[in-house]
Amino acid sequence: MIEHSGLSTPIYQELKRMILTQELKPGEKILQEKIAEKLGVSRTPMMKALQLLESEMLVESIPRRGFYVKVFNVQELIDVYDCREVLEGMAARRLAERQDLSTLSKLEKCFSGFDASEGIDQKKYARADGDFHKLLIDLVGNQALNKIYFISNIYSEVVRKGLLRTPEETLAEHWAIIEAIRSGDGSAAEAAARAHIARSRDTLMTQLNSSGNHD
Amino acid sequence: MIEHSGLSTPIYQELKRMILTQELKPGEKILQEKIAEKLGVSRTPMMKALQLLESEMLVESIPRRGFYVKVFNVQELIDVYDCREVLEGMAARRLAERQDLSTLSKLEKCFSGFDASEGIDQKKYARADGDFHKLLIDLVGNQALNKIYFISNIYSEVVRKGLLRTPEETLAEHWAIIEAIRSGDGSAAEAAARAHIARSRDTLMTQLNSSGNHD
DNA sequence: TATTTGAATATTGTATACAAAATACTGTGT
DNA sequence: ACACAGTATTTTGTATACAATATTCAAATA
Repeated sequence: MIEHSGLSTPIYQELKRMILTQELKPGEKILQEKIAEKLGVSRTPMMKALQLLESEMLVESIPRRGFYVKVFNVQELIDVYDCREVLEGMAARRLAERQDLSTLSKLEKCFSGFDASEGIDQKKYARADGDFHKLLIDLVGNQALNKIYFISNIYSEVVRKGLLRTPEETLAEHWAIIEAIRSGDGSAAEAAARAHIARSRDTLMTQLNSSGNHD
Repeated sequence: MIEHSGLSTPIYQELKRMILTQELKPGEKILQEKIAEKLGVSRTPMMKALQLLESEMLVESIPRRGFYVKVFNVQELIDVYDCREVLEGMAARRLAERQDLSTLSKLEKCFSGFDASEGIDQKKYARADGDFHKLLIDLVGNQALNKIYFISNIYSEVVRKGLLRTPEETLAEHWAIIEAIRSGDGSAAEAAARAHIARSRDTLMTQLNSSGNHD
């Protein structure tokens, strides 16, 4: 039995974890009673959590039929990258215009432990990568931007499918974004952030086209 | 008593209407029992509707205290415009790349009834304006983009406060966006869309700064 | 054997019940 | 009159109950 100020929050977190780790598989129907029983709660807070997950595009609901773990196809992954490209571009621009030192130090800290000339631990780097992009958004302090950044949940899908570029390839791009922000040139910062995500998107497109993996 | 395949959908629509028309005023607490009784439903589907509205930033919930109609301050309005600028820019780019004739005709239809040399009906134009921007997003067919476009709900807030530019000022900009899309030049289309929204945002900033209206 | 029909079962959506927490009220003391 | 404590009322969050719909399974038919 989960204890908390509100039950739906921990239920939400647990369900999200189960989805991202594929304990609940894409396309799988979420049997409310079964999960609720496993977590020791009733369906009421469970539904609340499921609805929140639906608003974050991690599950889909079909009226009178139930909730299903969202399945992402190639086009949907690419569409999310299209949105991220311009949103993170805007974020980088705003941060560059601001010239805040603590912002810079926080962004730097994400990658200070990595050196392209040595080996880079994939798992650790993937986490740093995720943190960096999330931080870029958070630091702007734009509530609407934060709210809609849930679209990056799908990132884990990309990670799982091994569709990422290598750390050696992206580390320099990450530092280029940070340097552009430091320079105070908003347009340069936006361009750097956009170029980085556009390249990832293009990699995604070619990889999936060549492998013929269309779901 | 509302009848429908699911009760929460019409409840959601009715609540949204009440919020956008200020039948429920900004900052006002939403007394669940009272509204539920008025609509002839129980709190269960009502909560579902409220949660959906929360995910769309039209209401805010404070745990153990309830739901409140969201109050937008200047900075939040501007922040939404920041997001819209880049998102609609991206949308315009994609549409330009596509060169689809039916897309063009749909966009044109929004403003075909207006002539800057004659008088333009404010209400009618405001509706056409909203339709146009929504259409720009819809036509791209990007699910994530559609999902996050709820941020434009606060547009009505701007309308209510009379912070808009005149039709005479924006009609030409709207046609410029359409023409850029027709030309097939993605960068030009993106630039036109961004310039349009950036100008509206700047108008918003100066108006609110000068009037000293900071909430 | 494949298909259809219908009953049995399971699942959803809504209503109601109830405990815990927040709010409003009332009377007391200063 | 004002502040405060303690009680009553209201409101939320969760659990349970139940009707309506969807799904499953098995027997009957072609």
